[in-house]
Amino acid sequence: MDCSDTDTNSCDFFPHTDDEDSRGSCAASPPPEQPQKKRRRGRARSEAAVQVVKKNRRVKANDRERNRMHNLNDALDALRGVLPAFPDETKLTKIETLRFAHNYIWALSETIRIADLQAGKAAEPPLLLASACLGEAPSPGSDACSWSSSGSSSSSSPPYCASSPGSPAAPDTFSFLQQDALFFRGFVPGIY
DNA sequence: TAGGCCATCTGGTCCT
DNA sequence: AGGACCAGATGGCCTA
Repeated sequence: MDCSDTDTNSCDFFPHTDDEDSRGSCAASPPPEQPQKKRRRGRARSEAAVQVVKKNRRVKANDRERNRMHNLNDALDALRGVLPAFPDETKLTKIETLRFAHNYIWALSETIRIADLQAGKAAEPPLLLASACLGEAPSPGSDACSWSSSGSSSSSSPPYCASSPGSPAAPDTFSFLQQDALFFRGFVPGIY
């Protein structure tokens, strides 16, 4: 719409070269009708040139903005790659990715915190992420853990212990992390 | 078909 | 002046 009438070449497809300069130089050629009397650098030409410069700037800015958003999406993809994967699920949306990451980080930090607490005491069964999450809300002021219908199920054995690939180091924890991913994605309460 | 998600464009603002 | 960042607008695609 916006690019249909005036802007003909700044729409969807970009050859993606740095030829904005060439485009600019090309467009910077003097406007067609110029009384070739004397050297009257009148307003007409300068205004046309200004228009060309403005258009070039816009095209460049659009290109930068596109790149910026691509970088942002790349970072988001990298984040998706770090989060527990869902083999059969579709790609997380942007907002899901951010919320999931938020909850996931919280859960991991809780795991560490509780592990540290337990380190000083007798060794307990391996700490599971769900128990950490069931312990308290994922973030201050957030009711993200309200999904735990039975919030006090401290036994915290995973509802189903799939034979996940798991890591050789800590299979229990790892598989549970993956299952927790389902939880965390499921409730997605919103960060703020 | 409505609604959600996304990519892109665009103008404004802030910073270097 | 120019680039980065941001938010609003718009249109396309997909799914329930």
